[in-house]
Amino acid sequence: MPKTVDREEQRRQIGAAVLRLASEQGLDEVSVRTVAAAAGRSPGAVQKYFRTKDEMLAFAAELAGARIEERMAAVDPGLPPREALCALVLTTLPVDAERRAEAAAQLAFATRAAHHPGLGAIRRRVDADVREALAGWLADAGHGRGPEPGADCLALADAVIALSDGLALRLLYAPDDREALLRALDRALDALVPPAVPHP
Amino acid sequence: MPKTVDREEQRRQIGAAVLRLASEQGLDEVSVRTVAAAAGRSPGAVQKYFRTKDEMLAFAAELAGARIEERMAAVDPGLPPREALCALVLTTLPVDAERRAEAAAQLAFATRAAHHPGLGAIRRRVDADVREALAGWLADAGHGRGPEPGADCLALADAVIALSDGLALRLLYAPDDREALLRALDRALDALVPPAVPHP
DNA sequence: CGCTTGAGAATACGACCGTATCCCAAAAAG
DNA sequence: CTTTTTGGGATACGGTCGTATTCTCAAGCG
Repeated sequence: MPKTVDREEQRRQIGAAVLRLASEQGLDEVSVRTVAAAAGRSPGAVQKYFRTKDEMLAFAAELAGARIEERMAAVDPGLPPREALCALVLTTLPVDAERRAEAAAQLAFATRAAHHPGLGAIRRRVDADVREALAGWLADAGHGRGPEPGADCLALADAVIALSDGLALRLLYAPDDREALLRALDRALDALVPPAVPHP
Repeated sequence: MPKTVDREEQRRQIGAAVLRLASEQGLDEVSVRTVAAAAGRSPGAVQKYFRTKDEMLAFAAELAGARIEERMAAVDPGLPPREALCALVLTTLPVDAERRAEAAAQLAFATRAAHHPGLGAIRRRVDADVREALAGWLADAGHGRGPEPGADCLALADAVIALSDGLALRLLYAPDDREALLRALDRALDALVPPAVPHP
């Protein structure tokens, strides 16, 4: 038997290079050749791990989704709901260089997903997970109004996700509006998740 | 003198073809050749009106921005604030085929703007106009809390814009979530712009 | 009418794309 | 050591890209 390597680890390294490139220069600059260069490999080596470019992009999209879920799970569950929610959104917002890269990659894949069924399916699955986790978490914290608190928490979760995505989008092309947009986030969270829990 | 045509009208027609193509197939499928075909022209004819592809995209981005402002100005000013705001957001959301095209083009340009200074500048200018109009409108309607109602209205406007953009993004790759996302919009607007005005 | 000038089409060129194929080095099994 | 199998590099091919250049044709003015 010849030498063998950890194929999954190699795929992850190449996928990371895809995300790095997509975040720094946009998804348009992602080609098999540029990815290979970014990963310190030859174009042929990349082809050994991904038979087609689409397969490579799908893998990278899954990787990006996994990173989001990781970050969501990493927020301190001991924080008060309002602060925890704010921290949660902040971990996904491009407020510094590191998060900017992550958010830019997410946006690039989301945009392409609008015209690419495969990427769309991956995105929808990740979104469903995040949405459910967020809604359950809001329900536990006692938010959710009206006759159906469960349904209201789902609507609330969708609103928070949309708010976060919209803020991320604008931060990416208008980083100078950072302070104003963070104020807007605070203001919106105050309105959506009032500090005083209705039924303590 | 030889025959002459309305150059600006020609540019607008080609720009419209760019937006149509970007909305239906994504900005990646926009090339000088495909745009020419979509506009019923030869590639050479397109070159007469836009010396470079970047110039063409910038023009299309301006056109898309102008369409947004047109739609904003077209909402009935006689509606109650809450309903008017909802109608305003709904005109930008991809809830049907026509609006889907517009929203997809907007998203495509916004995404590219994250890595393209020229498109970013156009986007920021359009955003500033929309933001200011929305904030002034909220202030007139009596919303805006705290010691500085003007600043609060700006934050509110930013939040509504972000919410709208985030909903549009998700609607584009998850059209089946339409009902849930419209409920989330209603819920968020209820919280952000309470029906009962604090200081009548 | 003939000339000039702009509209528009056709073509050319170099670069990069995704993918398929072939070749070589190295390491485990015999 | 030889054989065999796999990782990885190199190369080739058809296609599309953006752009520059050149051509044809018709319309208006002297």
